[in-house]
Amino acid sequence: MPKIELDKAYDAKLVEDGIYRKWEESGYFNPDNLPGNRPEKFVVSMPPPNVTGVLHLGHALENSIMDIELRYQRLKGKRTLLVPGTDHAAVATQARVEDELKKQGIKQPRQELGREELLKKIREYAEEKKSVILSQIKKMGTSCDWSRLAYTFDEPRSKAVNEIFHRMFKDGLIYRGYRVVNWSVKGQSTCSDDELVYETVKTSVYTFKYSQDFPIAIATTRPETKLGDTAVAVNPDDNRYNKYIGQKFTVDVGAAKPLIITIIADKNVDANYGTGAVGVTPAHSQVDFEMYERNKDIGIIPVIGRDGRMLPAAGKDYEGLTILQAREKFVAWLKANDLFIKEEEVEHNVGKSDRFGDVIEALPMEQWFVDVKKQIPGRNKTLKDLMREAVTVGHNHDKNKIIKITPERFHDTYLHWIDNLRDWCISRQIWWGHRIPVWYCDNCGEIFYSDEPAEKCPKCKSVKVRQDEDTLDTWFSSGAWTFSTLGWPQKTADLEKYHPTTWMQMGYEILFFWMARMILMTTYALDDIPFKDVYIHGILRAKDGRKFSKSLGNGLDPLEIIEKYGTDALRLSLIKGTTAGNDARFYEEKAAAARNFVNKLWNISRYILSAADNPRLVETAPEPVTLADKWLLNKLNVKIAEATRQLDNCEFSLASEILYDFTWSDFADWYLEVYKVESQKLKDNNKEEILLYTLQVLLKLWHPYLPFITEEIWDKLAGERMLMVESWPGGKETKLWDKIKSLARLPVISGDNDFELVKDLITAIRNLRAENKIEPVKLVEITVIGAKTELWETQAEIIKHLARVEKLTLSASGVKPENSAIKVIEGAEIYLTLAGLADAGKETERLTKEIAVTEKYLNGLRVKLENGEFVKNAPKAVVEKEKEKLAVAEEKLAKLREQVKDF
RNA sequence: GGACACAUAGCUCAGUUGGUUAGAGCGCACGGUUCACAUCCGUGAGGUCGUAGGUUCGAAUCCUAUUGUGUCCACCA
Repeated sequence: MPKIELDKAYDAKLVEDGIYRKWEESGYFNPDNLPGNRPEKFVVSMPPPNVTGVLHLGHALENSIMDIELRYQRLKGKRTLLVPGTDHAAVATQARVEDELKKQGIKQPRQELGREELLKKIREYAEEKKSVILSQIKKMGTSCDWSRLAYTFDEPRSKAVNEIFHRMFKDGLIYRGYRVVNWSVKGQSTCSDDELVYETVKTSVYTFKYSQDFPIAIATTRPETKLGDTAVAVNPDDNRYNKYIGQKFTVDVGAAKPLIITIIADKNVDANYGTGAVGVTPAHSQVDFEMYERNKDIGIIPVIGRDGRMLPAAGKDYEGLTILQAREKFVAWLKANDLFIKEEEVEHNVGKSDRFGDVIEALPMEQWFVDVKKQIPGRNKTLKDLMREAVTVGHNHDKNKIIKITPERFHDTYLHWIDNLRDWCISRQIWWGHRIPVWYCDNCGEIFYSDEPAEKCPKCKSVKVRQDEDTLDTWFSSGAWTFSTLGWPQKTADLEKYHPTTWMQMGYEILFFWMARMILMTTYALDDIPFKDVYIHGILRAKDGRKFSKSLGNGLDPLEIIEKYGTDALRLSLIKGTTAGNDARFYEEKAAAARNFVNKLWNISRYILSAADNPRLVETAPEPVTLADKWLLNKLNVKIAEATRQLDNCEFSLASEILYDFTWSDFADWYLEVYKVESQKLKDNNKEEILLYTLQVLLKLWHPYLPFITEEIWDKLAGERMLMVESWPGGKETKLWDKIKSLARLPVISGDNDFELVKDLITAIRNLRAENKIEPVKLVEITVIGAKTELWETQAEIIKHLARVEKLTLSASGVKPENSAIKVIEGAEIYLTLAGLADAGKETERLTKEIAVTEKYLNGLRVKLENGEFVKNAPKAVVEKEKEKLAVAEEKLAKLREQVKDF
């Protein structure tokens, strides 16, 4: 093979698209096409990005994490599948498109355009974003199987949604109920509890009485809702008020009808807070509604409508007023009637719609719910039980079906959330989404399921049937994602082969939205878990720790970073310093640093390819010849073992740091420099093989992180063979790993430690040179005195070249040269001969300082070793190590003292 | 109010079942036209690991308290 020339600097732009095409064309993204015998599967469902917009850095992080894991597992010989897809994001997408239409002058998109026309606009928008998103995923290098591309709103996924709905409907788990829900006036739709964002605002709290003779004062921040009060709750142990429990008072506060206020007991009322009593407004408060459910006879009076204005029930003075107008009016009325007691400022949280941005009103209305507390017919457990089982005892108490969450702390958070879980409101009053497959017969009142347009009522055969207007919460479809993407409810081969999935990653912010619902859906519909392992990651923040956001204008476009630094660099910079479950910061300098590393790897390859007479793949470790060879190959094995262990634990950042350090510092800065010296002298040795072997291993190790550049370099060496389907280094030599793993905590003390001494010696000489201001080109005279003469002797060429030494004098116990500066390391005193007289003052000062540091260190060691308890209790290896350290330090101190005397 | 996380060099962060003279990248200082790389090379300065106790032969690491920061949950009327 002829010599291979590479460009001086790596240009990601020139290679990335071509490499991705090559991967796609190979078909290897599809597990069914992977070469070799791969008995074990590794399946991941991609969290589908919302088609609300294009990808941001958070998506880039997710793609990096997923693809690193997937490529690693593929190299380890698994049958890997990453299923890609997008999410129609019901409310979010419709809200976005409506906003844009409003900007274009269509004030009321729903009324002006109508259902079909508006849906068409949203569909166009979604399709456009979808195609951008898919091309961005490719740009990230993500190795997903495009032949299995899915969309939460496409035909197969809609079938799955309807099927689940149908089953739950039949099982009575989905019901229509009159409940207080979160209502967005602006969006004219319900929102689930987790679609709210809370904001702290200053607001007035008003204390008043319903009437002069009413015995209890109450306080509220929402006076206008008091027109719909039906009870006052007091603590049953509160002696001031408990005598009234059960009594009814009729009061006229100006509502359409006089209010009948019942005094009820509720142990959640804090007698010491405020007036010690709570005015109960069942229609406009989640909590009050729950009290109403326990005391139905108190009644419920809605006074606020879906348009955010007061209803007739509020009274003719209030009907049609906005909430704020009604509030002012009611407060004025209280004052005029001498019922007003006081007004105070308080800090209060108000819930706002995450999607529409307006303050959420609590309104009672008919909605569809999933009952999480009801026994599932034939299963003797509830959906809540299922959600809990899957992460604790295992699905159906099967220990092989326990979902493991990394990091562990989210396990408890999840369980806590399950405990507080209420029935899930799944209907949304928007048009973009899966329409609820339920039909009503206006003739006989029958309510029935149909997943296609129904023509007549199955009961009375009347044709006066209509479908429910509402659509389903988007999480209803994403909950089915791991199996709907594999073809369920049909019994597909994919479902059989690839479900449950193996591994899942997601940000903690959607743990409840998504993970919980996937577990609910899968355990219910498939009687199985959706995945075995979940890796939770944090969110990316700007350098100052703030979130990236449109309103702050601090967003970074991943495509711009790729354009500037390359995808490999972006991936590496996102992963380095990112740990499971924790937020990480991202800024451009990180990408630049990663780009520098990518370029380093390129130049290492460039050098090796040009230095080799016969550039080729060397796949078995060559025999080491020199000390440096031994050191390198040993170290390489240790690093492979360490990186493998970290990757197995999903410690992506740690593994990358191990590899980074080895590649740049050990291999490039030391071994390659040594190689330049040794290859001159030693002909017919394994040098070239060692370089090519190490490069080959490094390309594999780096492939998960840096897929493009590694594949590109591999291509130069291997021609037809593709790196992405090669095998992970050392995969079969398991015994070696066990051995290395057991040693991993202690430094490897063996022959190759000698090379570390050589490195120390060279560094010490360089240090002497720098301290004495000797120009880098100038050759110097060095005398080394110490017991390791033989070692220095054999490594003399290396020492001379790397430390730029002209004359190297070695002796076991020689006389120290005149006019020299000294440095002491383990087993050697190093003297640098100076041209003139050494600057005695400066040298003494430096030595004195070093003596002080060494003495302190030595003292610490002595105290430790003189402590009988330490010697008795600490492991022998630790004690031995301390003794060794002591000996070295003592020797060093002696030499330093001797030297300082001479000045 | 409840829970959790974080606090280590100027900045951003590693440090995995307790044993290193506590590390990296960036930044900084000094010096470099060594034929792979200035997207580089060499040398160096810089930290009593938030604070106070405790457990232990031994603590950045475990426990308790405390301060600060952040996140989530609940929400008070």
